[in-house]
Amino acid sequence: MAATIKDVAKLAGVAISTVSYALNGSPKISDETKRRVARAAEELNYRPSGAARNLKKRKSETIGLFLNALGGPFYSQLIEGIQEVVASYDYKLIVSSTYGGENSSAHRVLREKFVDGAIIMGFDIRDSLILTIAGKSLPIVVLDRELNADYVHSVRIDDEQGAYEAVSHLIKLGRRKIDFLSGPVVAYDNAKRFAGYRRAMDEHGLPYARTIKAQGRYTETTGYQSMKLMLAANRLPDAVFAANDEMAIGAVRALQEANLSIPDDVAVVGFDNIHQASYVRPALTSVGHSRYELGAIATQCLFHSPREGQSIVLPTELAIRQSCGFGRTDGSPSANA
Amino acid sequence: MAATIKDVAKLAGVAISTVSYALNGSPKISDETKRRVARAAEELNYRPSGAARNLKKRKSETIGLFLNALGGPFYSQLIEGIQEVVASYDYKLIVSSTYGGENSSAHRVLREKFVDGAIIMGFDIRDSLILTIAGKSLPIVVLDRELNADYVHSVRIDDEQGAYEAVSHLIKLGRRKIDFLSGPVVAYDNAKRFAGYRRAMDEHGLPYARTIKAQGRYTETTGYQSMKLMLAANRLPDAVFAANDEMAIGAVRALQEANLSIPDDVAVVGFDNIHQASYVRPALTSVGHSRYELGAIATQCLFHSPREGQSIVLPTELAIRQSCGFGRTDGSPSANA
DNA sequence: GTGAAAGCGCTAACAT
DNA sequence: ATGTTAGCGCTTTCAC
Repeated sequence: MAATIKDVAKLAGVAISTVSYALNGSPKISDETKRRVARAAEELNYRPSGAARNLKKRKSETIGLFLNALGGPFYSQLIEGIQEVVASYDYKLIVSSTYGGENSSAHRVLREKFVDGAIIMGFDIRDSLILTIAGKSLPIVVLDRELNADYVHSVRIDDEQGAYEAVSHLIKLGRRKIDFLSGPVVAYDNAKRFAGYRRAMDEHGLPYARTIKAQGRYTETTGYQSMKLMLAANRLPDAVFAANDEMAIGAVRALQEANLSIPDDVAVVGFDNIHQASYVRPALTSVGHSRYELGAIATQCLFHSPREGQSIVLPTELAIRQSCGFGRTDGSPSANA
Repeated sequence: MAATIKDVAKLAGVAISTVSYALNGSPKISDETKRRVARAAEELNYRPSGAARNLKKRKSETIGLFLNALGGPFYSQLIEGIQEVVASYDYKLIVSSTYGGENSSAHRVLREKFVDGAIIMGFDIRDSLILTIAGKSLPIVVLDRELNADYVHSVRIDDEQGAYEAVSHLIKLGRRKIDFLSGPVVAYDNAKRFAGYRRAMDEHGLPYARTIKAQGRYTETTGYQSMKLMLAANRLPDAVFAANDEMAIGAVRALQEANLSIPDDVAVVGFDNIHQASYVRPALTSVGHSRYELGAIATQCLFHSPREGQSIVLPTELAIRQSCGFGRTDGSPSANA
């Protein structure tokens, strides 16, 4: 049986409350008593119970981050941004996966009020759940959708505009048959990126498939597969705009296997500008944004937490690299001449 | 104020205990009552308090995974392996970062007994802490070190043997001046990989630096930097064995920038065989192992949890690709002829 | 089948 | 400066 505050009190010969005060550094307790208590706690290898503490204080001092897939290259900086702010408020951060639907760890952690605030990026957490659990003691920030309600904030990057600029750039370079390599159709950001793609295409009167045929899961493998599918269908575009970088990288691989040159035959542009984008060959043009900022700002929302949910949209910036070429006819960078 | 079980009881016109039984599906409660309780809970938007539940049941039904840096490419599969097993026991999984020393989220979560089991991979959690907190109600598995005690298990991959085989392979291919690109010297796995490297070098009477000069942090950037340093020191090896793939990829970049050919001028071998290794150019030879298995086995240890800590070592397998060449003098694969 | 009541390990108001 | 005490919101034993 692990030692409780009671055991410590008995061993130190003081009252339970004295132990509590002493261990929490209250100035009301004399140094002498504090030492005695500390020694007793040490001797018993006493660890306070977080559960009891949370129950009593009615808060957990914990922020939860809920993602569908942990471990992607995308999340590293996002988490850093969150971590930094969470730590500055002297809170803890736990991350949990939304994978597995209703019974996922994320759902359970969320439902059981284990956290005092939640940052959600993962479409398997439905809007309806978010709306029912959000409240004064559990503000929520969503990063991958637009959702407005009391204590529900939305912080996101400008997917639509970013996609628009990327595709416009391809068009400016002379590309005409531009395909969209879709991520999950249920994903809000994917829809927005598709919308930006459509706006650019429409503006220039270019034809495109209005509906998404093949959808990927934002992974390199599904990007590869979707591209293979396109190639097998004998529809060779002169450019591909992928819903994210991982899918773009998968597409590049499929194109290279088909002995197509990038960017000469097909230009490829991704989204997110992950670290990898700059060192794959050819280096990938991508719509960039600061994931650190995204995380940091989202977390600030949580602690600030006014009742009226805000909606913040962060800008994107196109990182132009070799994969989209520098003009239609010759694929060589002019600076290389 | 959020509704508690008391509010539900009052609204449903039953006793608190009845609500508890009803909501937890006890067969002792009539269907009629269950319906009434469910309706009341629904109406009040009642969410049970995890803290109260944990306090009463003296367990959290949660497993914690503690890593120093979330989001690396390495962790994705590891987490899947863990997640799968955790879910099969109907437990939750939370992930927390060990970054930040004593005040990191990981430390606090561990100290406050928020989890019923812990999987630790991150050298910022000291052995001494692990030894004091481990116990019957908190078994621990460490993945990145050898540590034996009651309720402390160690599951790891055979770093030493894997490194030995990788370096032996390089030697077999005719490489002689093989440098070790070190990760953090405090990391146990790094030390083991260095040891395997030394064993292979010693066995063939090859000279090498006995001490680690430059150390990286297992990141692409630090691999790049260390390699730059080596090159600046005018010490051109004919092969580099990197402590992990990310560092190897960084080294490749540095070598390519110096206009050196891989593998003709310098062969490069990494460790971990991350997904990326197979599609960087040149494809990276790497010591592979199953991270999914690692995670799954570690988690099984937690639930099995006999007092005597076990020590499990998983095998590695060298994935041979272009970056190490196929012989010393010609760099072309024989199969290509 | 349902209710009353004890108590999990803490914190904090209040008393001394 | 220290002790007493009343809960926090649940689960579970026991009584009816």
